[in-house]
Amino acid sequence: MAEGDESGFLESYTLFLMAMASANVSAEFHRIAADQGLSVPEWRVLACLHDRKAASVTDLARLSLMEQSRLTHLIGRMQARGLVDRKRSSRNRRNVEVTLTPTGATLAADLVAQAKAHEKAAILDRLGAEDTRVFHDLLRKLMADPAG
Amino acid sequence: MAEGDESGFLESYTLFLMAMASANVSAEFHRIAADQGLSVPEWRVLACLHDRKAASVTDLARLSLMEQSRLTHLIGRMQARGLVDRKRSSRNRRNVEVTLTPTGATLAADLVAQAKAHEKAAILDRLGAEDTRVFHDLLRKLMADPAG
DNA sequence: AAGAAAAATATGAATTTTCACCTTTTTAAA
DNA sequence: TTTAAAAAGGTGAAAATTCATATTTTTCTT
Repeated sequence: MAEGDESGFLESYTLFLMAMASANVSAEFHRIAADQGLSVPEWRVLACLHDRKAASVTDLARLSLMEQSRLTHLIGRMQARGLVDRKRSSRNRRNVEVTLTPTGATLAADLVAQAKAHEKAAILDRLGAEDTRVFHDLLRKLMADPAG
Repeated sequence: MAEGDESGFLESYTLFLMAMASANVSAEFHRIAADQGLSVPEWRVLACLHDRKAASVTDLARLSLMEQSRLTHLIGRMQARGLVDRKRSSRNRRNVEVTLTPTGATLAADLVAQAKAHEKAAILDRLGAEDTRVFHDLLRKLMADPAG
């Protein structure tokens, strides 16, 4: 059997390709976030709240791809830095509503603008409009929980 | 301005879609890895070495999407658990060659088989062969470092 | 060939994340 | 309606990761 016959499992393992592509493209933007003093998880939280104004800890955890208790710790630090606020929901007193402070909101808006610019350069300009659409559709198909 | 007009930045932010799709699909398999007592980073290292027999710490870090010093620490733990071995390369004595132990190799082979089965169910059966090909092509395009 | 610069890995302290469990509040069942 | 079960968050100690830096070896420059 010749040397390169099996040619490697990873090279065509979809989960690896997804993780690698995601990590590579994201790393470009994460440098931008780091310049504003934000870690990746922090940026994710800001981006989520930019969209939704307020969210419960659990929702935020799901959206920002973190485990709940990790998010709780993170929110604590972000609150201490004056980026977010936290208060019990009046409707359901188990829930905690997380919101952006004015400082946080400004920073979030700023970063979101830069994210859009980066996305254009890193994705749209590389793949083109049509392929980008196709790409989004495929990703959305995979995001839907099969067990849902 | 109506309520849902802006419809959210994240919902169509490619980097978010990529991270979310990757996290969701991968989580399914990571449960399998966890059943064998492996964390995600550990599984990644085993998978890389399954492909390449031996790799330097730096190569392994790049392939397994980790920062070098994180990988060094991880390899130390995996070595203590008897999954990998480590020795200075004779060619270039700066390099350290990481290899699988027999135990590690068995575990890796086992997991890779399960990964292939999972991939079939989670990707191929969901997207179909043609779309999977298209998906891979798009991912590969994005993996290539634009600054390369 | 010396010395400077770069490359590969290791190290350890500081920070972050994980894990298991606790409390409180809401929902469901008997 | 009591109790039981589930859902949402928080906590703190243990474990993992990050960050800056040290060491060794190789590669470049002049």
